[in-house]
Amino acid sequence: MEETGNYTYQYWRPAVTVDNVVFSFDGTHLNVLLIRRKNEPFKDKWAFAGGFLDENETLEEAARRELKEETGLAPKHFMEVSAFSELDRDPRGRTISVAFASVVRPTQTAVKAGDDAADARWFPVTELPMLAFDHEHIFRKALWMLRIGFLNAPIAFLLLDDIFTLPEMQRLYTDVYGRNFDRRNFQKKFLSSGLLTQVAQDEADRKSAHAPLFYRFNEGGYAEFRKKLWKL
Amino acid sequence: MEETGNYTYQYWRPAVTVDNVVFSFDGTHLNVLLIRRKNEPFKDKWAFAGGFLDENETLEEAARRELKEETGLAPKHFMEVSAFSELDRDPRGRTISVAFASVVRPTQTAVKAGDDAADARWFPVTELPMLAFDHEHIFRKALWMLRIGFLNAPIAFLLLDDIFTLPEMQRLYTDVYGRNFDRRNFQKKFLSSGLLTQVAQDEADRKSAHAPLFYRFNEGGYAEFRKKLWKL
DNA sequence: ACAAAAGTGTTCTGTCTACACCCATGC
DNA sequence: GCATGGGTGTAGACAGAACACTTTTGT
Repeated sequence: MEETGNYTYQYWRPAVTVDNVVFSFDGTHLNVLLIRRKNEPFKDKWAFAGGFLDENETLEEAARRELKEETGLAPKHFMEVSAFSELDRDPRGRTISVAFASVVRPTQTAVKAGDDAADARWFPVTELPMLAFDHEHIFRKALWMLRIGFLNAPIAFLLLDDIFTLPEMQRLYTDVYGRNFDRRNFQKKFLSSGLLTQVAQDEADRKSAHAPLFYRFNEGGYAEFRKKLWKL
Repeated sequence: MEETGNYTYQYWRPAVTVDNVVFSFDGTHLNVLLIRRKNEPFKDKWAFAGGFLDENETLEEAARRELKEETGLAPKHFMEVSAFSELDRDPRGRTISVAFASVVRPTQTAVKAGDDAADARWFPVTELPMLAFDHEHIFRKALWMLRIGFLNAPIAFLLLDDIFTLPEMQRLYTDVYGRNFDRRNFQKKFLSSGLLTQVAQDEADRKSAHAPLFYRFNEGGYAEFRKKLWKL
């Protein structure tokens, strides 16, 4: 047990783990990354990538490390979801877990299972298999945090390619919020928001007059957009 | 170390604590509860009430227990704020803390310092003293969560008396959001929201035609109010 | 008497909602 | 040729912002 200066403590300690709920968007559906566990407990079951906190790292650093080890992914943006501490959540003994949500772009979704993961795959959020531990619960809270994240930061654009179409973006919102948006109103809202700049015709390989138009996220328009959200 | 069935683990473990950011409202200002620490480290400094997680309790249960022990308070509504895990946040050694925010009504703000607390007092959120550990950081995040809470649940009414006036409620919002609201627009918004029901004249001890009117929270009007908030 | 607090309505503007048709592509 | 997907505009309802005067109480 550590000792620093002249205080010491000697208390019971739980094991502490981190779990990663990684989201991606393939142009059609919102997906989440699961690994198949190589070891007991829940061997061969699907779960979020994660593992034990080490002595020399923060929780977020642990989440990044474990994710890299088990799937090769290194998302830029992490959000803390919540801590989970039900007494019986881990059959190995008392364990609390802190879950993180993160997002990767479509171009960076290649995964290779490693370490404790026998397999790693993307699943549409509407078609998740049975999950190990209380990961079902973690997932619901992570999706909730993703919604909050969409409101408070331009997270959506971290899930889209650099260049994207409005119908793509709308499908993303549909999956994230679990409801439909009127197409014309959705377009009007974002086109008038200053968040998007249209990509020049020759840069985009648009096929015809009725093929979707391409847009890019406009960092500059974001400050104003955010201000509008925080009316009462 | 625990053993269950036939798996065992043997990993390094951090100490785990909980911290309580308790909010109250005295009719004029939003306040937060601090204790003066009886022990090292940060002896005699102001800090949030908290302590070590025990083996037989969840994090929220630990937060409730510690708060009760140190201040006598037992708020009904708790929200998890975040986990804090910077390597050097506790001079005693590696400790991660999970912070909770909670709210008490004006009638239930009587505190009596106990256990590890030499003193316990309410401070206006705009006049906090220097805080121990990284509690300044915890406070900022807790206030942020309170704002989110105001949006997602009728938390505001858990900070007000059963019967309250609109100017009181507006002062609460002013402190929580750190900005002013137009008085007439504020009233219009909430009066038309269905969230409030006016208290009968004879129940309220209204002093004159220009004394404030009294209202009560109307649980029934809440579902609709919430629906409106979740348009895109 | 003066300052501080609270009741009260209207106008303007912007945003949200609902809704239908045409064109192009792929099957 | 049929279903799918995507571009495009308008009218009505609602919500937010700005804004001034009067009454009462306490100092």
